[in-house]
Amino acid sequence: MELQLVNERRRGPYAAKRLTEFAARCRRGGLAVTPQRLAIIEALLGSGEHPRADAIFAAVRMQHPHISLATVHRTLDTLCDIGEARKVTTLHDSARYDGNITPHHHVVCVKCRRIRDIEIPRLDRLLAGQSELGEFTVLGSSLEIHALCEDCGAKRAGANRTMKARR
Amino acid sequence: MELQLVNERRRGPYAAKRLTEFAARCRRGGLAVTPQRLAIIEALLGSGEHPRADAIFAAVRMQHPHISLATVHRTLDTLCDIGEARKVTTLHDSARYDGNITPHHHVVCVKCRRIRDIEIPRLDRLLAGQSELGEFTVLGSSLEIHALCEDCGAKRAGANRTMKARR
DNA sequence: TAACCAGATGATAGTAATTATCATCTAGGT
DNA sequence: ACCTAGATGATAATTACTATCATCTGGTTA
Ligand SMILES: [Mn+2]
Ligand SMILES: [Mn+2]
Ligand SMILES: [Zn+2]
Ligand SMILES: [Zn+2]
Repeated sequence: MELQLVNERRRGPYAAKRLTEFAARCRRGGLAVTPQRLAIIEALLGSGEHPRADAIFAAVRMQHPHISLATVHRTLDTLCDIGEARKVTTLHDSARYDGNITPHHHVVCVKCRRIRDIEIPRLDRLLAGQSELGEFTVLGSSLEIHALCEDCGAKRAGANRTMKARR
Repeated sequence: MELQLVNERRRGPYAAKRLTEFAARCRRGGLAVTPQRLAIIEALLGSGEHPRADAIFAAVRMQHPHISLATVHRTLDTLCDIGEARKVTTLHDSARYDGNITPHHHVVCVKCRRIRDIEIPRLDRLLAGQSELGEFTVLGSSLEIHALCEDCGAKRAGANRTMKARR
């Protein structure tokens, strides 16, 4: 079996380990260890759902009734910045459309969000014939390669044309 | 070379062919062939940028100064429905976070948006060592497998718990 | 331990993308 | 030419998120 659903049982021990290291990692990142941050990372590590900010908010609220939704948004963002969490939906800020309906994949510049088509025949071969994945029925797939484009990568950070700044 | 940027030159002929077939495909999908739809698919096929709705709007406006932005949104959505376009940003509607920072990939139920972790060692091996891709500097990657989960796939369409309906 | 302050938080206003509503229009069939 | 289901344009509403700013606090220092 080449593609494999990750076993849910693994999460418990993994979360426990991450949690014990969390305070140290915060300080390493120059961040204060606040009760809110602890509660948020704990809720995130305790979920296998890849939750949205509002779900984390709901979970954390039970222990911290005064927490603000803005804090949850900010904290999740911060956790991603220091590498303690990851945003699954890299390009979530606005819809991007493609007129090319032949099967293909994409490189995305993480700074300016430029997207270009790529072909990976060996990947397509690898996935062809995979019609079941645990309890899921496979319909298709798409690989997103995160990268820096020429314009964004070559220059020193600072003077770059960043699309993220536009929000 | 295993990963390959798709040559821009290919787009011209591809777009031309798609455009000539468009009216027929619309009718097959039960859609009226309106000047707005023609202009929108033409703009989309003419772009290699994976544009956002507002970019298409700007392009189309030059020929159709009266077109509404809502029409552009609706039409792009419709084009995706009939398979004439594709939304690159499948999960763009809201940010989803992951506490699992070990490298892994995801299956996404296209109906209820459930996301589960998967491991594809052979894919990771395939991509390892690929640090350049044309003018892009590779940072990482993530495969998204589109699927139907047990709950959404087994049932007849209709009584399914769809998350998309929540918007 | 107390005093300090950079950075964190909560409350709330603002923004931007998308969707809903609805009166009017038109593609395509008769 | 006429009819009508469906498409469009104008605009209001929604939603996820970000900005602002007064207040608070973790963690360092004296
Ligand atoms: Mn593409
Ligand atoms: Mn994951
Ligand atoms: Zn770039
Ligand atoms: Zn589902």
